[in-house]
Amino acid sequence: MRRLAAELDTGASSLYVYVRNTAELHAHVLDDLLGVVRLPSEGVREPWAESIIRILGSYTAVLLEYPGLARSALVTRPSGPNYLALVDRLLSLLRQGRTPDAQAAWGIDLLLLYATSIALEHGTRRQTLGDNQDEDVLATALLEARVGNFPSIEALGDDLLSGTPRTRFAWHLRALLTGIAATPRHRDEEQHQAGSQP
Amino acid sequence: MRRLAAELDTGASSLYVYVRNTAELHAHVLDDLLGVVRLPSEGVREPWAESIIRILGSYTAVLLEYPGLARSALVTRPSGPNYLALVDRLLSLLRQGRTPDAQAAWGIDLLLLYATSIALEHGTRRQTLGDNQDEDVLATALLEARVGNFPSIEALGDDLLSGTPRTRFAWHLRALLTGIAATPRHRDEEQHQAGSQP
DNA sequence: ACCTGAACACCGTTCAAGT
DNA sequence: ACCTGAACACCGTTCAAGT
Repeated sequence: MRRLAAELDTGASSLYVYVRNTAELHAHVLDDLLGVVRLPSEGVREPWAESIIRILGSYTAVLLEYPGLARSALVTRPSGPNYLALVDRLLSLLRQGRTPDAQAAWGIDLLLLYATSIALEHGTRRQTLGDNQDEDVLATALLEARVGNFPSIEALGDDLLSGTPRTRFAWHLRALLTGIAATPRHRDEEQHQAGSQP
Repeated sequence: MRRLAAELDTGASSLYVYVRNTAELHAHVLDDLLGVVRLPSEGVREPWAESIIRILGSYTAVLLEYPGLARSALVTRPSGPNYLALVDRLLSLLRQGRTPDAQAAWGIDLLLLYATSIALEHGTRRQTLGDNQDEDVLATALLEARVGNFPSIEALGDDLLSGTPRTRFAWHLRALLTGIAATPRHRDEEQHQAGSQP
């Protein structure tokens, strides 16, 4: 707020005429930025799953530059036109892939939550750390775990640290899509509005 | 920092003798709290997938009460003994379910990222909002979207808002487990250390 | 070695006062 | 209606000074 106000050569308090709080400001900015997430590949003939991965990759790329927005998006789901267009496009791609509607509806949540979280994770990490020794901490912890009481960690070994963030991201999304498509809902999950208690 | 220091009847600066910064403090507190996440169901004979869901449910419940810790856990992966024990237990359950090692290794990431994010999302939502009108905002946005240019959202309708957080959580985890078990890695994903660029 | 107080450099939000 | 300044109530972190 204060930084934006300074940029606008005014006091922070003036902004509260246009916006109720920081969350609302973030929502507006984010929806604006999402205009860049180009939905189509209209002309391109690629498998629907590839389109989803491409779109979510681009969504993640936007949030990666503004971890603060990713944080807001995680807590308060955006609801601007560009966000809705994104959701709509993803839903249509899932349906195109013959994912049952009920699963597509809940699957969207999973996909966007994943993309947002990954952006928040890597974005703030980039923002704070010197980019390096963070991963090292976990790496050494895992190494030490190998001489410890953690047989499965020991057994998996380097698999746990393998891959680049990019390849991990792609595999994660493919796993999500597979799971969404293949996991039917139970009878007792069908009903009602979502409440507030998780 | 300041609050903890006050609780300890000292100045905030004194804490920096024991801890390098807030992140490090959070890591310690979290690992301590994770002692409560009872890993076993040792005696219980339940399917491995049920055990995983139960354990992650309990992990989420802990973080739900301290969204600040969830935030830290998302950005800086914990590496204390209790966290490692949790990871080890999850890995062993995945392997028990005959999930190939390479997939289990990357699947763990997905599972813990999901559990942490959901806790961060609902935890901070609970902490800030009056718990109610938040969901309403999205709900009305979706309603309005129905008379708009979002055919897939329109088609899905109430499916998008159906279910309780609990049933959604359970379905999400089952979808994750299905996806992890059923999604092989590509040949070009196998190699190397994880870098820092996503 | 450990602790302290004070200071630095920030936040978001409110509110009485101005135009 | 819109803007302003000042204030309130916070943060995390550093650092010279004490014991």
